[in-house]
Amino acid sequence: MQLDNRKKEVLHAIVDDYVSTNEPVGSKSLIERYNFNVSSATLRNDMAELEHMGLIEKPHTSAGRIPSDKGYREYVNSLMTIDELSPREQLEIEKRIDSSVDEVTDLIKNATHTLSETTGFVSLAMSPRLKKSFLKQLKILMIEPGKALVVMVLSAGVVKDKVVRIPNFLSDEQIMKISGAIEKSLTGKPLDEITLVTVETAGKSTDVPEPLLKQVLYEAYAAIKQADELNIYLEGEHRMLSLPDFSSLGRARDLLGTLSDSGMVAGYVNEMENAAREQGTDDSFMIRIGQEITLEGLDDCSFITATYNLTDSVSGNIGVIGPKRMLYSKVISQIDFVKKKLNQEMKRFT
Amino acid sequence: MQLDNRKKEVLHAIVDDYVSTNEPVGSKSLIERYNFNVSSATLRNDMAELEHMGLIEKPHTSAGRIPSDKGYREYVNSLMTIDELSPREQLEIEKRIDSSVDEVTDLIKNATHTLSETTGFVSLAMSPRLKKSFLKQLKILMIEPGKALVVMVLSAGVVKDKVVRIPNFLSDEQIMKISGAIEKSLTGKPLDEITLVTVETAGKSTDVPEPLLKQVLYEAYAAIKQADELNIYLEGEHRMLSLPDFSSLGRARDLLGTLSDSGMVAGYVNEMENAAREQGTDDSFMIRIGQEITLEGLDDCSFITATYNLTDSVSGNIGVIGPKRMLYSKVISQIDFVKKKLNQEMKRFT
DNA sequence: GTTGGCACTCAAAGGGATAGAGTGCTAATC
DNA sequence: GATTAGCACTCTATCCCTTTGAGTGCCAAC
Repeated sequence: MQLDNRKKEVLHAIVDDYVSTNEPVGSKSLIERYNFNVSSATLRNDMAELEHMGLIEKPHTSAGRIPSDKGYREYVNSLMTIDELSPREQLEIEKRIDSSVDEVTDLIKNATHTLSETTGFVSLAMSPRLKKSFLKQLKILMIEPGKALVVMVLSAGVVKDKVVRIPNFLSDEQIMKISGAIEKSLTGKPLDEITLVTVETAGKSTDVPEPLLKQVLYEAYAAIKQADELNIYLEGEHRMLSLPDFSSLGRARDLLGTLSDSGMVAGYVNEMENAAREQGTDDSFMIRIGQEITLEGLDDCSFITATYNLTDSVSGNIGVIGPKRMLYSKVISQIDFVKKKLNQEMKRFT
Repeated sequence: MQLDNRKKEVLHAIVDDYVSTNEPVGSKSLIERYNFNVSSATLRNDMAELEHMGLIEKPHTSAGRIPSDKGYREYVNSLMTIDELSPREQLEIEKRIDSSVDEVTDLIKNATHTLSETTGFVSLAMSPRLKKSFLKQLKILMIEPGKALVVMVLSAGVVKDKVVRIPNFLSDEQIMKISGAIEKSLTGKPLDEITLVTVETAGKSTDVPEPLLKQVLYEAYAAIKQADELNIYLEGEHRMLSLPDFSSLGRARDLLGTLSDSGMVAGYVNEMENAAREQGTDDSFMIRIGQEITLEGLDDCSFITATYNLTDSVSGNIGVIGPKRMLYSKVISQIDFVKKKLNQEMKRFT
């Protein structure tokens, strides 16, 4: 069955109305509030069909209709139009994005914060996926006997470091030799092509005794691997408590419980990203609605992310988790605008 | 008016009973559940007096009594006894404390996590107060023209770094000279004695041209100052939603809203710490109950922190925010035990 | 100082009754 | 065939009333 024009309008109106009032929408109020040149009985017929198609549903027999996940999906895919933010709204966001920070991480956190304040929902960002970036510098600094700091500068303008344990007897000079050898042979290599073997090979040119050397190389390798681990920044969880959608304590608890496990959320975003990439969806937004989200407790949420780019090959995600019942077009423009600003600011770092 | 023995027992019993049942406590149930060798009428008289003294109160005329903030305070100060954790509970905590981490920060986060899981409440820790620790190393690494990384190793075994902007024209060699000069003259100085003037004096011995030098020195100074900024780690906010004490969405919202501003909470903990230090209270725990806490939305909470020590002169706080209606003695032993483990583990870093 | 007794209070729980917004269906109309 | 008016029906939310029961304060007696 195809949606004729009026049915599309009806679905559109139902979503709009429900989003703004949080009340199930009846045929009568639809007539009152929107300009349909037909009677409520006609709309009732249309609504019965929309329900039959699974696009809307009734909380109970004698209530109005609310959009189903499928209904929101149809709305998002085919019905809504996305407007640009007003200059005023743009300004509001620009004011919040702090262009004075010196580290990419701070910039991302700042953008996440801005997004949460702007949308009033939970915002999140993934750290850039650094697998494709390459090593520009690697230094090992002796901190004290037995302890050293591995500092890495990556092509994407990101600096990472990690404290590692090293054999007690190594001299400052030996460490420098090893560090120099690794740097010399790995500079320019993408992180995902660096393996324990490549690091060990790089170290061979030094005259440091084998067992000592091996431990340092292993630690350096571990530090490099840690550098491309993904972080997630989540913000504004408490805002969900102000939404009528989560006025039931049980739902709110489940939701915040899930969000508190940031590793799990990060894993999920990663999965989404990979799935999208495989499908070659070159849509710039990933949108998951309600039950489409496989995280527990997010049945009443929608999950919208966009991709920011630090360099051509290094990117990450930024987005929002809000109630299904949200102003999709508005939220999408907000994310889009923040993303654009973020991309702009990121040019400073690369 | 002084509390005679029986009144003490009555207050003790009321607190215990209310904590475990979350129901206002009546004279009759008190008789039933505890071995008072008097009648309920006698207890009613005692309770009337306790109420007169402000130690307990009635939610409404015909209800039982609940402890007031003052009542909890009396309980905490004079009535309760603190038992050691059972070997089983100790083991549970020991299992969770990860002794393989290589950085103090990770250890603290880990302890915070453990504390939240153990108590079921919100846990928090402050990063160590590094003002009294001194500089052991300071290196400036050139990242690329115009950008450098300041790496500092502090006496407390903590490593800090910050990306800073530097003049584009500075050579690697010049940077090393400056870095060496600063390190040479500031090593061994406590952070709180390092000022912009001391840093500038340190830099004078180099032959780097004045204006360039000045910017680098300023950035180095800023990096050092940033190193002793306090961080706070908060965890388990969502757990509050499972407590009957916060079953009203409004309270839960206010609470989580306040906790989401971690800077504010950090400021408050700091204030508490300073106040305690001024008073010379050498009590190892700081306990604030209900309205004693000046943060908004925490009227129904108690705030308990202990002090951990990284070195003799470098310490921080770790503790819990839970409902007023908590098992104080248990929670205090839990915090105490985690703190002790933390102190033990910290020895590895110094 | 302690106790039994008693009148009183108040929140919480239960049980209709009512209102109102909404529905589906049918038969008439365009 | 699509649209509409009309109508019987449904179900929740709300209000109000009563009942219940745990608890209180106070008084007179022990």
